Amino acid sequence: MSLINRDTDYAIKALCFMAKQNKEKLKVSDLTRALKIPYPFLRKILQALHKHGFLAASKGKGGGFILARSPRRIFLNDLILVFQGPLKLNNCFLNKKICPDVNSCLLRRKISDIEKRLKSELSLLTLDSLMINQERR
Amino acid sequence: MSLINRDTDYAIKALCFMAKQNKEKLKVSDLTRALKIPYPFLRKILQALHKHGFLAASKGKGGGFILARSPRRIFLNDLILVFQGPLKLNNCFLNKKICPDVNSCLLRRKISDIEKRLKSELSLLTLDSLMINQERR
DNA sequence: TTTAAATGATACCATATTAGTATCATTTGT
DNA sequence: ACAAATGATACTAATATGGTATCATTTAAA
Repeated sequence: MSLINRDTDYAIKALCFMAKQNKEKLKVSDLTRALKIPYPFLRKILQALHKHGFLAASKGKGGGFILARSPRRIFLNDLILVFQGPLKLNNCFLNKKICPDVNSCLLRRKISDIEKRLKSELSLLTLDSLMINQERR
Repeated sequence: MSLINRDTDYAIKALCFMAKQNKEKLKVSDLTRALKIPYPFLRKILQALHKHGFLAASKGKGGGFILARSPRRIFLNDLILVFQGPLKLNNCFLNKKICPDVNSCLLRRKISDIEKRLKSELSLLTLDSLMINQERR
């Protein structure tokens, strides 16, 4: 099983590429050519990134997308949140029937701690850190 | 998204229940009654737990399942491995095309570290610790 | 020794999620 | 006016998950 799905993956790739183009507006077709991601799929993803404030968009002829934040302010866990929803260790096995008293539930607390640590670690992975890496390849 | 799926969830519940019955052999129908998990589904899960050494099984009339290990030696990450495969942060975005040199890849190392920490934290959650919790409810 | 009650193995079906496409509406520069 | 871009959204396809059915094998006991 994977923590990161295709949408998030493509979003990372696209954002990475855009960050490298320092401040230049890009249209979807520029990106598909470079990244080899299917046009309509990538478009959907960029629209979502726009909707959630990662990209600024301009419509009409000559329009396109551009990063709306510094790569240092784009965090992996935020991208995961957009495309995959909130990270949960489990939906069901800690439900009321097994564990009715949330506060006294040791296990629930442990699991929730693990979740928190995982999220905070994912939030240390910024778009910036991905780019540094790519420069070195 | 959830780290733990239904199979793993039911497996935990079943193992927990069995651990409470100290050393008593149980058949699937005993468990379905207690846990309200559909019979054929639970059966499939118990068979898998047997196959992977968590349970001992005896066939034929009067047969059934019994824990094959101490609850202290049953780890959450092992159960996840059985029912959901190896935990991976990502299958694709760190593939060869983006990151051809595995050793020099800073990001890959970071991600792999996060993975390792997550796994080691999950491995601290034993069946034992779940039961302690349940006693207190 | 037959039979019923149990698991072993495995193929199958149903539903949900993920991946990807298509299309019409709106905006905007020329 | 028109072409080129995104906005919104509905749709289809593929895969993963959740769950069922069934036949084979083993075993205790009548």
